[in-house]
Amino acid sequence: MIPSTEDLEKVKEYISRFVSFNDEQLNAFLQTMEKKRVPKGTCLMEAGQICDYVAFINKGHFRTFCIINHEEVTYNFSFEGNFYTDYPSFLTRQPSMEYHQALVDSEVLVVSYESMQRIYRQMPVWEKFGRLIAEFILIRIAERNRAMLFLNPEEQYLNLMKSRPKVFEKIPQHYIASYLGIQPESLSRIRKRLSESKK
Amino acid sequence: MIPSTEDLEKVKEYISRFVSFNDEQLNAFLQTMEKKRVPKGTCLMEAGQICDYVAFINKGHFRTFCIINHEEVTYNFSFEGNFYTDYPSFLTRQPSMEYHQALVDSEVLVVSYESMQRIYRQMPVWEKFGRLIAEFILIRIAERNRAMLFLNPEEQYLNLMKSRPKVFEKIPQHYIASYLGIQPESLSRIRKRLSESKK
DNA sequence: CCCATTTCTTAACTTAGATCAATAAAATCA
DNA sequence: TGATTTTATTGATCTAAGTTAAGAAATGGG
Repeated sequence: MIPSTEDLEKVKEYISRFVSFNDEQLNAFLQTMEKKRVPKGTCLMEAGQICDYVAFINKGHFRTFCIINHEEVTYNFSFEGNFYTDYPSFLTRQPSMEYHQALVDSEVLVVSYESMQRIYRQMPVWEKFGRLIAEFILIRIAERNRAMLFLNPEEQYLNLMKSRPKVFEKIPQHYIASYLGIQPESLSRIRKRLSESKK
Repeated sequence: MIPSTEDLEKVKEYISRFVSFNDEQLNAFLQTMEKKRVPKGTCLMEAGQICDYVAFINKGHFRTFCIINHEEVTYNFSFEGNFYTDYPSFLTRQPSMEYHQALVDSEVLVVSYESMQRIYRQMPVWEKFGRLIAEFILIRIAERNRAMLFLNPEEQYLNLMKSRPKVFEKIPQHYIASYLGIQPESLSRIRKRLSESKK
């Protein structure tokens, strides 16, 4: 599908937080975008595939998970108005281990790997955008990394509430438990412990 | 100190794994580099400072750690022939939480934040290098992230032996324990358990 | 609105790692 | 070399999360 003008306006707003551009440059980028619907519960990508897109979430939100010993482990959540991809797979062209599942009826605007590389070659401004986005995401991943190494599950839970309150508005609790690396029962107990110690 | 020709040759070799460049471009980059000695046990940077360098390790190896409740938690190890920095601090210009400690007498070639930004503006090839390096590091951090979420300490230990054997050649065991997020006593028990189950 | 399904909570028991303490082994250096 | 410090191991006990199982609460579709 072809994205609407409003759709592209949201992308423009996002990009302009990172780089300045003229109309020609912007249009060259926006023209590469294709719109896809992702019904609730379905996956935009499944493990084993090579991730061939950077996706801007136009509507809805997603869960990234892997299956380890027949068990789903939630790796991340992505919300409306943000880009996401499986960076390692997208960059290395190796099969992904991830599933990108829509948690509600969603829409994304995708840019293919080929389009991305082409536009890097054509216009230096997008090369810069690519660097800044990679750096931006790197910082977020590094923060997560620290949280996992430095905090116990209870502290991680409190930290997540502070740093990403949106997660608690939209995501079922057992997925949050999985994201924290614990069982749903344990999260339930942590919540009980915290609510009792508050009294 | 001014780096020697041999020193810069090592840097050139590293960079050429990522981008192609001519002599003018290369020299513009290499001229920004300053050489520093870092005696064993001392820190190139301490928590609270803004990380103002990307460092190429010319000789020796380093440990990155943070202090959480008066306790050192080892975050990473960096070896000869690689670049390292505290990316979040370097990029955001916020104070770092990290210490970069030389584990043996070491030497680094550093590029300052200012030099880096200047050279990004001057030559698109370095913008591309910046993107590729950020992407490369992002992939490594994402892998670490997955390991921490998907593997228990024993599995992480085995994974680390496979993926970074160099760590076991050069790094004391209690630092490795800290890197795995466990106490030295626990690592000792894991090793015992593994050696017994092998018999 | 009701029924089926999903999600969350609670309880009893197990287990891996933390903690505290002591000692052994290895490395460092005068 | 011998003494001191650093690093690694082992044991006993404690604790938080895992596991299994059951039931309660919330959600969603017909």
